Amino acid sequence: MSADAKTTGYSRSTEDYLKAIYELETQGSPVQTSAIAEALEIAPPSVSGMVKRLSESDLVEHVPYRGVRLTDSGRRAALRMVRRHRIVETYLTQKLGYDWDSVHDEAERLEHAVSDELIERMAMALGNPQYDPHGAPIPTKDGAVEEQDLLPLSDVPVGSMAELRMVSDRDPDLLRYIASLGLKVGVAFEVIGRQPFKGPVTIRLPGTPPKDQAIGHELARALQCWELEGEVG
Amino acid sequence: MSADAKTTGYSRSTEDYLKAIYELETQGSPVQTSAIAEALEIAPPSVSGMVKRLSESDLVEHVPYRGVRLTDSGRRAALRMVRRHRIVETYLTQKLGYDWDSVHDEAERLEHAVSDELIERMAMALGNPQYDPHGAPIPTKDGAVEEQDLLPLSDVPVGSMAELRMVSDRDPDLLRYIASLGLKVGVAFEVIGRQPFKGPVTIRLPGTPPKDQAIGHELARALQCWELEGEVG
DNA sequence: TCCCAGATTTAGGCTAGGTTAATCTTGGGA
DNA sequence: TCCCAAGATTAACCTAGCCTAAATCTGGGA
Repeated sequence: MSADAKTTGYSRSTEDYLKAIYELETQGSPVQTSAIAEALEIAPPSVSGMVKRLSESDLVEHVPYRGVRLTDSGRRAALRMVRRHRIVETYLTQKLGYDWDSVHDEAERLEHAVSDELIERMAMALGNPQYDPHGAPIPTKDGAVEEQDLLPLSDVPVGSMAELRMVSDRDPDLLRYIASLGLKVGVAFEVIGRQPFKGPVTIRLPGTPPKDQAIGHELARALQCWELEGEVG
Repeated sequence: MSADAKTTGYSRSTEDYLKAIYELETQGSPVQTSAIAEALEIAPPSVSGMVKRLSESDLVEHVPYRGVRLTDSGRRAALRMVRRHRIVETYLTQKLGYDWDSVHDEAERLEHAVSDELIERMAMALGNPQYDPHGAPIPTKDGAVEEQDLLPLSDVPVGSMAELRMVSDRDPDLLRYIASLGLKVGVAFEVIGRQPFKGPVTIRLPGTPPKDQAIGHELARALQCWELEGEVG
């Protein structure tokens, strides 16, 4: 016997690996050992060891020296964690007054401790939301996630209107900064310029008067947007 | 480095031991190894091992072959866990529609995962309650617990009025059964009889018409009551 | 007082999950 | 084609917590 109180049947560590691999797969599959190591802040050999255990449990497929891919059951388990994380974040912001920049760490711990029942009760109390406070889609109970067709602000063509749809929840400072600009999920703006050589993007935020704001390239890459129909003169 | 995400600085297992020892101390101190082993469903030698670690961390004082006592810092940590547990139970019943018989296990996991901040937000949202759903007093943030002067129903004199004040949260079946009798914390009743040789206690519950109910000795010992002033003819 | 039953501790082992140091693989550039 | 740097794996080791079996302490009754 071992480890943690189980709410999914997997150890806390296993849950962390699966979620990390799931998230890394959206940026390319198979997922490399080093990518997992970096995401979880763990030494690469530790990842090799865990990957072996995960693949013995049929949660991932491992091709030595190449990387891992989630199996169906691995993906199911990962999506369960993602759902938990996003519902907890939404609950904390909507019902307990947390700011969007401070929910991540709390959710990171709670996602391992809550039961399915509690998650469904939270979801119910929230009216079964589709997106978390950072705009990320919440997987359904049976593991369906909406595919979003988003463009980083850094790639939105100059002259078009766009709406901020999603930001990573990982960096509180970044989130606080974005909020301080008046940017949050759902806000529309016009892209009025972009400097070459990874220069800043300039956007025009609505208001009276409208406010122009320069946004560094790094940050612009983190802001996932919808390009809106109908350009602006 | 090791183990669990920390919200108190102690491992999950350490938190469990401290809380168990705290609760056992209310029934007599020092607390024996075997009592801890039974409470945590762990083999006695494992407890010996952990007790050594706890006393090296100055959380308990251990007298070999005699038992352990919490130190001040051990008691502080234990009370923090008790506060967490009871606030979580209260929150789940009041805000998420849980029944009093189903909150224990959920709280048992969550108490290790919530931050102090979340607990204080929950307490705030509840209006800083003094008692949990089973009538147990909630320690304050700085570790003060109300001393309650209660009598098990099995010891309440025949002929007096009493009010149910507290029931252990551990046995869901017991809690469901009590509720099915119309008994919950705060309900007053008259003790109208008690059979010798660990026989049942009979109580008269208010209502129209009043309902008499026989309660087995074991159960009666688990129901902590206030004896009310003013006897009944 | 002595002895034994029951409680406790020690000894020895196991697993999960982490570490560092050393050894392989792999693929891209000369 | 060859070689080497980067990335992955293996080897060896550590700790927390658990286990069972064996040894040891303690206290109550004859």
